[in-house]
Amino acid sequence: MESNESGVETVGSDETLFAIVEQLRERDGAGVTELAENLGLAKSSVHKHLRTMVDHGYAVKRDGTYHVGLEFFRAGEYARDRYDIYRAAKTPIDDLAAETGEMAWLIVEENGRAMYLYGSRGDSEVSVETIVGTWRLLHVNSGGKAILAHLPDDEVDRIIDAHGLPAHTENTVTDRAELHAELDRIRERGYAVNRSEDLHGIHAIGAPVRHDGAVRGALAVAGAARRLARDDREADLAERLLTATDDVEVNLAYR
Amino acid sequence: MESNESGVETVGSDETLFAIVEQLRERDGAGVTELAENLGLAKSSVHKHLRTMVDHGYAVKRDGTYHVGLEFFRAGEYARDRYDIYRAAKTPIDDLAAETGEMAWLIVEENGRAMYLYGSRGDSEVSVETIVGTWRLLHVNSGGKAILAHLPDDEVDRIIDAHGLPAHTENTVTDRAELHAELDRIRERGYAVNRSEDLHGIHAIGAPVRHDGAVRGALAVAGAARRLARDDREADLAERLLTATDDVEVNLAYR
DNA sequence: AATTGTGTTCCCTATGAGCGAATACCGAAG
DNA sequence: CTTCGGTATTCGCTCATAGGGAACACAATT
Repeated sequence: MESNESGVETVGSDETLFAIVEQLRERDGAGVTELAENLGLAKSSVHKHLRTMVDHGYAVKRDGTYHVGLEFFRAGEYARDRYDIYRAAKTPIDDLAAETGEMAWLIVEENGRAMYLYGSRGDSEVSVETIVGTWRLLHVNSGGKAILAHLPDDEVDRIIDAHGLPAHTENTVTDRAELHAELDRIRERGYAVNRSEDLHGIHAIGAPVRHDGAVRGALAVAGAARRLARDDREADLAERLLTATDDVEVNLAYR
Repeated sequence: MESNESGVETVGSDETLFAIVEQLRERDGAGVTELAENLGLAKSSVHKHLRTMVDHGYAVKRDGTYHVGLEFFRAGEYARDRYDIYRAAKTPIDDLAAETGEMAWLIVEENGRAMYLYGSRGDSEVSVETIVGTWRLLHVNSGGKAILAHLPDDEVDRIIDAHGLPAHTENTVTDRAELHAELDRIRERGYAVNRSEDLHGIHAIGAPVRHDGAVRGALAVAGAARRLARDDREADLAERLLTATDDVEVNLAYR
């Protein structure tokens, strides 16, 4: 009887499928034998899964090795485009990054985690592509905290129960009460601040995007800690960030 | 015994999973009952799949309905970024669209089908986002034909066997011999032409991108038939298109 | 309070997912 | 061109489990 960590039944074959995809990604393509060994499955089983995936475009066999297929890209584009905040935020984020020179991000929440849906580079050398499409825990992220601050209390607790408050640096908020206190402050102030709580040397400011009385996501500006730490810089960025979120909210309203 | 159309065994649960994803997309989110009815499955089965998907981020439950989850976006970004031609072609395509005013596309082949990996709007009103991430059959697409022209003959035949040569308009090449003849012409000429063979009123020119002696994809310029049909226009566009593919090949070489 | 629609849980049973072994393929080495 | 060592793929079997059905829980309407 296959079941997940919380003891509820799941579909084993689906888990296998996901594990294969994960492996294909980690190994940048792999063969049947390699996969079977690493997953502790029979080659025949792995093969059957792969064949099914290939049939549906979720995998490709390119010169001998299997790879993640572009059907994932199709589904992924759809999943992203479902968020009207994506369309609404694109231009404001590009503008924000251009005028501040810092990186600007769109963050949305799903199943208690944050994902970077879109980003703009500003003057930084970082390529946004490696970050867009990756998950973060909400409590280590300025945008994530901004979102948490505007979620119902019981949901916040459910999220903490599910994911915990693991430390990424010594600055990470790891205490539930402390986090709740900070969420209060964020609600008052209108934006959240992240001082190297996820990655050393990176500070960020995040503000929620709200529509129909619910948070739909957050915008964030991030950059080198030394630059952002200066008080006047923070105030200036916050100002511009909040203007940008206003723009997004307007775009959402007049979709 | 679950099996695909060609009689080879596949994993039934995977097929179910994919069918659920398809439904979620088509219906823009759906509930358990709705899905169960449409797929001819028990609610409990659908529910178990959905739970598994949610556990892994491949689905979300947002106010009562299930939706395609952003883990697909993560996997999709990865699948796209695997193609170094994507990085290599982005700027050339933007430039091509800017200087011609027509739509410019990057097309790659997977499992005998073409996918639009990237696009640039030019002066057109069409939003590229609805087209990026969608499949086309190779024979109805200028880029697809350019790719076919540089694939080994036996592979071309295998692709035709698998997908056929269905007509999309009265201009579509539906005859195998005729197609092979056209592929010869494309090889000589260096580029492929599509005269309303996929969609009425849309003409396009496509050229292959080659690297290490293999086709890695194709660039294409597409636009209103009336504009592109003029002889001098075609020659001019072809010239610029081929320059762009040269750029991409250079970018690939010096990755 | 009753009704009607959801989603979720429980438990059983037939089926097909996963297994292991046999086979086919495919280069590289002799 | 044959053999070998490594792949991928196919073939049947069998036991775990995917899927089914019914009971239950919950939420919204009336």
